[in-house]
Amino acid sequence: MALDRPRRITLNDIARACGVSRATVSLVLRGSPLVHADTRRRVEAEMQRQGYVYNRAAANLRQRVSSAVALVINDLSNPFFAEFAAGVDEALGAKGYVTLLGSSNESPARQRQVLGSLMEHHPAGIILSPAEASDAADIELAIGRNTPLLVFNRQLVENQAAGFDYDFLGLDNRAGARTATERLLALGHRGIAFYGGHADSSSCRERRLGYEDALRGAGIAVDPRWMIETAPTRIEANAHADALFADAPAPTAAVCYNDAVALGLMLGLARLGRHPGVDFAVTGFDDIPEAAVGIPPLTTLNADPRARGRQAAELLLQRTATPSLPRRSVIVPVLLTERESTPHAPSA
Amino acid sequence: MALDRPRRITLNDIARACGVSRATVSLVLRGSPLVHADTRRRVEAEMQRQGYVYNRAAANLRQRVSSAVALVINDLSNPFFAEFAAGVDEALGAKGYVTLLGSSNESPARQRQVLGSLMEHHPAGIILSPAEASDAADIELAIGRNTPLLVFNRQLVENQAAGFDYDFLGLDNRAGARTATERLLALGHRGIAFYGGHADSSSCRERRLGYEDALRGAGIAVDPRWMIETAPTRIEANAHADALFADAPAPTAAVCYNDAVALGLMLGLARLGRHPGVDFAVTGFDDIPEAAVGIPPLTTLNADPRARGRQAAELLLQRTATPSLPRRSVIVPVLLTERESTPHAPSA
DNA sequence: CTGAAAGCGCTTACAG
DNA sequence: CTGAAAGCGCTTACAG
Repeated sequence: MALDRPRRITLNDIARACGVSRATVSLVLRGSPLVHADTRRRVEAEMQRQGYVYNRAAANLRQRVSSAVALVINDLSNPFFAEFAAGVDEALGAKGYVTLLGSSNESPARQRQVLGSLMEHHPAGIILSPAEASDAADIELAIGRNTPLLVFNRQLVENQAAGFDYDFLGLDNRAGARTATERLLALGHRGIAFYGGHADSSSCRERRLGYEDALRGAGIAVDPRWMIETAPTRIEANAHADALFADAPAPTAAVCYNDAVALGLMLGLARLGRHPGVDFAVTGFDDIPEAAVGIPPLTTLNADPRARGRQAAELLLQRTATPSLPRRSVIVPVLLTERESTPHAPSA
Repeated sequence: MALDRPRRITLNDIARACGVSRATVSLVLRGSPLVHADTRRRVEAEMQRQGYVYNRAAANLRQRVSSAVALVINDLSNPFFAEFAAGVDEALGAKGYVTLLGSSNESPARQRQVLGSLMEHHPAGIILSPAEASDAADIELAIGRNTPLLVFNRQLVENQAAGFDYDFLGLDNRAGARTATERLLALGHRGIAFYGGHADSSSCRERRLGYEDALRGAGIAVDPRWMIETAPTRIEANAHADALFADAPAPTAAVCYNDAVALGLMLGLARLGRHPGVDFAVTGFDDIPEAAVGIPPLTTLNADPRARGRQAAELLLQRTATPSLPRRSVIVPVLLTERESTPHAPSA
């Protein structure tokens, strides 16, 4: 690892210089009222003078606590997750915790490795935004059962009914997609596709269910040819736009898996001579910053990822404080933000 | 902080169970050839059985080393910095280091506080992508002179000629902006604006210089009315597009401070009835993922932030290994990636 | 209000 | 090849 640098100033140095014991200095550090005001002042001045820096790792070792939380993110280049990470870090920092970052780049193998390495720092807990198709048993093997875990956004695949316990924070995908679809129905659309995402991911499955709920509620049959699968990225969504028009009656609207997909689809539509926001309606999911400044601005479901990050940190810290808490699954409602990408149906 | 959970398995537990000493187990852990193959096997099996997890913090304390590097980022919601962070984490992880994340949200006050808190974990080094207008003396106060520092992307403001030493990794802003401007000149443009960014940031200043270099090289006077300042965000850039057309002869091209600004400007141009890529040329800086799928795809300068992240980690680790290294300033060339946003000048 | 001693979980010489 | 002892920088009872 690293070579050692000039010897650090320790409690001993301060104690010796002030002619008091280490214990006294330690009490000063933690603001104990037991120590005399004069002594406190002398000690504090000496720390200042010598440039003393507290060694929290040593304190944690002695106290058998941890002031670190591990945060493992599947895809930092997606602003939704980057914002989430920023929110987690903000809330943890406010509570005196430090964030140990790890990124899996959507690879379960890398995720396992990253978790293993972070575990050696004995974090007080783990916040995991899992790679696609992460297996619960796999995660358990990496982190054991004694470190509190909060899973964000995607359900883990549970093959073995283990006693592996963790909290979950996710979005109300089903209700969100249903709301978006219902709005399109109210605007007169009858040909509505569900566009993008991997059908085997839990969030995509749930959003598709919400879409189907709404269609069925309006007495419209679900047409599997209008359920189009793509990787959940802008580029892939752009590339497959023509799949919407492969069959005779073309849809006039698409509920998209997420904003990245919706923005990509809008580009693809333009390429095909369609005009999203004029003769075609598109909705997204997430409300990333680009959604508001897209062409046209995108109607989408707001999940406020930064707030979700803060919430994830809260939930995890509650559990570290009370390990006996029953397992929780918090599903956050998402709100429809209407912008110009959803015109009335052409015929209406 | 956190409460303690069920007692952890330690080296002692393994040693006792195997009937060997702690030292022997420690040697096994670090793969020493001194220990007998049979003993090694027995010890390893026992660790597996008991679910032993190495406590790196304890080892680091004893060895007086650190296996953590602090990474402080000004703006995680900008994909350029998020990618940079991912690159740093990737390279540090590969070398056995863990990343301590902090985010300043462009606030120097928050940055100081975050640095102070991270210092208590005695990182082996710090990688700082500073908040705008960060003061070198301020940073020095927060981290002292014994922890290696690598500053990324923006120069620190140096008021006092301190002996405060740090490495720097940045982009060749001047040459990059010059290249972009020269390309526009070659395409026949004569009315070329410099659009966006805060003029008091070092990167903006340097990019403006490159723009001026190119104009002067072509015998064109720099018109201060065509140097337009905006916050470096998509939204602000969008909002101020009309500033380009406030005076009589309008430019036919704009060299933008960065991609976010360029993408925002293109939206603003569309709003004003202009057609970027047809009757107006726009260049960006950074080549964020959206640049390639913009409308039209954006000509820009590629800085490969993920690779810069890996490079930053390398540079920092070199310094932790050899503190006596002279101060380094690495300026990375950026390459022009030409796409459809830069048509010939209308008249040409 | 302050000090002497023990201990958190490791590693490091030093013997054998 | 293995063990006993000391120590990294803190905190925690326990005396006084």
